[in-house]
Amino acid sequence: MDTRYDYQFLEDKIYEKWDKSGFFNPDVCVKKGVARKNAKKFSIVLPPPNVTGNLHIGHAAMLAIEDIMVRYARMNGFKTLWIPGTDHAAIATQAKVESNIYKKEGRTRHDMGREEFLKRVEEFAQESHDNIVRQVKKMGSSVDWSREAYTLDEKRSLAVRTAFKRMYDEGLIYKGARIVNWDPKMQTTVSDDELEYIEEKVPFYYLKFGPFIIGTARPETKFGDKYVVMHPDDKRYAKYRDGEKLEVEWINGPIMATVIKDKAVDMKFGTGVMTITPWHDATDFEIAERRRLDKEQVIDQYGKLLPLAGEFAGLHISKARPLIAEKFKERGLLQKAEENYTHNVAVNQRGGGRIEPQIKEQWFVDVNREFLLKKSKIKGIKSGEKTTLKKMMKAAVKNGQIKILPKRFEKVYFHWIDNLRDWCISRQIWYGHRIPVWYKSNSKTRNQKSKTSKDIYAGVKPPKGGGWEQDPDTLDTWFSSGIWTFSTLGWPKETKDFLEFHPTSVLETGYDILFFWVARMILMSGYLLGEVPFEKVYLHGLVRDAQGRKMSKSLGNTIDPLSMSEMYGADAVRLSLVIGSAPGNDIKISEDKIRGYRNFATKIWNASRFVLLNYSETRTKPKFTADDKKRIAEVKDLKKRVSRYLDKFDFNRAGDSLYHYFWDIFADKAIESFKPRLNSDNQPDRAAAQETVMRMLREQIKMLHPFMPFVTEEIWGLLPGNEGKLLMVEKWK
RNA sequence: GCGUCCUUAGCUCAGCGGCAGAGCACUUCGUUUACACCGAAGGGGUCGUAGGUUCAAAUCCUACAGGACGCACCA
Repeated sequence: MDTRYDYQFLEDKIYEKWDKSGFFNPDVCVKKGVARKNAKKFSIVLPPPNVTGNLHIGHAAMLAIEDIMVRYARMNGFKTLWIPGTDHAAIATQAKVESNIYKKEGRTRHDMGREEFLKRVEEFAQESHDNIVRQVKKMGSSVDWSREAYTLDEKRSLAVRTAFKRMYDEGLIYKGARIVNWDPKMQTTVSDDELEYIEEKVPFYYLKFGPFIIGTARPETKFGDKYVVMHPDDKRYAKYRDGEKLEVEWINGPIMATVIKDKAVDMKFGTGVMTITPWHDATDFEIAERRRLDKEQVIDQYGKLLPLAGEFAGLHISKARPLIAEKFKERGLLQKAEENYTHNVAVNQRGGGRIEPQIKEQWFVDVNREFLLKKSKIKGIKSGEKTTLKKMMKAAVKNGQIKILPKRFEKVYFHWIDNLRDWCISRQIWYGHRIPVWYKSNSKTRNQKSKTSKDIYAGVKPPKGGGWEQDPDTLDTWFSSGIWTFSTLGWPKETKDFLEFHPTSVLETGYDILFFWVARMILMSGYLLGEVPFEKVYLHGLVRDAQGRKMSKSLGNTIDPLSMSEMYGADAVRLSLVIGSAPGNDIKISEDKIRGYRNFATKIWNASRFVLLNYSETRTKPKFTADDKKRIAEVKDLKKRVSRYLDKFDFNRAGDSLYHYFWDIFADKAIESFKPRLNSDNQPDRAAAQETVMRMLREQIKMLHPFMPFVTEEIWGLLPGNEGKLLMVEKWK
């Protein structure tokens, strides 16, 4: 046994041994007798990393936590399944490849065409995938590679189309012209959750609109405004009646304006009066829908003004704004302008542009439509009962069927559902699941009101016969992620895996994707299966640097898990991400901390070495002393404590207890006190001392395994009687 | 506007009714055959502030201050 634990050399070899053994696969565990056939299942999906590049330290934290859960379950005899996979991440991947190609070759995706571009994306995705797989292995993750999945592979595609078709037939997916978040840069819609808000200071204008003064930060949208809205209870405007018509002087001459009284107006904001632009503002759109008002487009999809704007037509809004303000002033319609008005501008967080709300015909998931849930295993909703997606999502958590840890996120979840609007699922990008809807190409009417059922076909397979053309749009990436817990198990087929492992036991992920993903999984699983996708949700925090800053390339404070693992060993990296952090709280990490746990790995190695060096397999019957018994009892006690913590997902305290017992008690106190007896001439006493120390070590190595799988596996193989045995499937108890 | 979290040793954080804890850093000592990626000893805290509940509060409640964040609004 070497004096130093050589993780650089050993880790890959150990991983290969595990992988070859087949024990990552629960079927093999049953076949080889390490799990009973009728054992309870423990199943979990790996939140599939995006194929946009490399894994970061946050992924490492996720892998560490999940691997602890999985190894603990496996050692406890559960039929344990951890399914790995990657996510095509539609818009994020496409944006990355587009920018790479543009930087290197100066070409856009439109220059290359759909087919060639998609080929390039596939190549990139494949490369990222291979990288990710290497990194997942490096971290020691005991995932079942034989079941690996990709959100865009054949099987998952079938699942996506099936899901779409069922929801479409039920009326839960519809196509409609509604206001969406339009990204003029990437030329696609994005969902509400993909927005990011940037604070911006702009001038704020007060404009004369007939007898009213209206405030606006966006004069460029005002050309089509012909409704003036105020709160029905606003006494200042009591003399105007709802529906009253007034002629007012406006930017391009006199227009007929209509007074609208609506409670959506905030009396305290500005003058309490506003004009509305339903085509380019969500609130205005809602008022217009409610009151059946006209809607007019002012800005085109590239952010340029339409002919309605008169002489400004064709100008980009950013250039037009000051000119338009100037014209208002010239016409005597500008009452005043305030500088430095602060407001938030929505931006596409996936590297896109500034969002311009537009009315567009898109595909939506209707979260408020009633439907009949035929077979329900969701508590609080009976089979055959009518419900809505919203109600269903709420019920699953409210009734405790799904438990979120830490509990405070349940509140956040409910709050989000209360504010949930229909989910826009179509994207005008190329990389992703193409919407499984076809139109008759000879009918040019699909965007018109005259649409009939003959013109449109939705199905899992393309329609027979000629003349059909598929919808050019693709699905939001979260649509395929939403069915991940069961698409990975073979759904829509009722496979053995699906019947055995769904619902999954735990979903472990970062709190930042509670809405994106967790909520949508509950939605999809609820509707398609009448079941929850998982029993528990464990949310970890974001990994930050030692000063608590977010890690980013521009700050230069990123810590790469791979190079850290190479420098200090994967075991050290894992432990440093688990100890000293609580669920849902951000994790701070520094190289110092990792180094500290590398020292612990060395400590384990040396203590084990010492125990082995002093162990002789004598036949002498050991004569245990009271002290020996006390030590053994102590370790038993430790196991009870650690088990209790692990059952509660309290990895911090479990790991911390093990760390301190091993170092402070076992290495510093126990071994020291045993030293004289280990070489004593009194044979039975010597045997007792050796035996006691060995037992203490064995138990601790076992308990440490979920946390530090590599070093413990290596040591385990060196302990007497363990030749050829694998610690990963050793019994915990 | 609605809501959440954080404030504990120099730094990073656990603890969440019952004696103030850890890692790193710091000080002193130690070349004892497991380990200097080590050992022994040690210094360092009004647990953000002010009230309250309680036999007992870092822990529960209220208010305030500072910081981070989520959602909504942003005419």
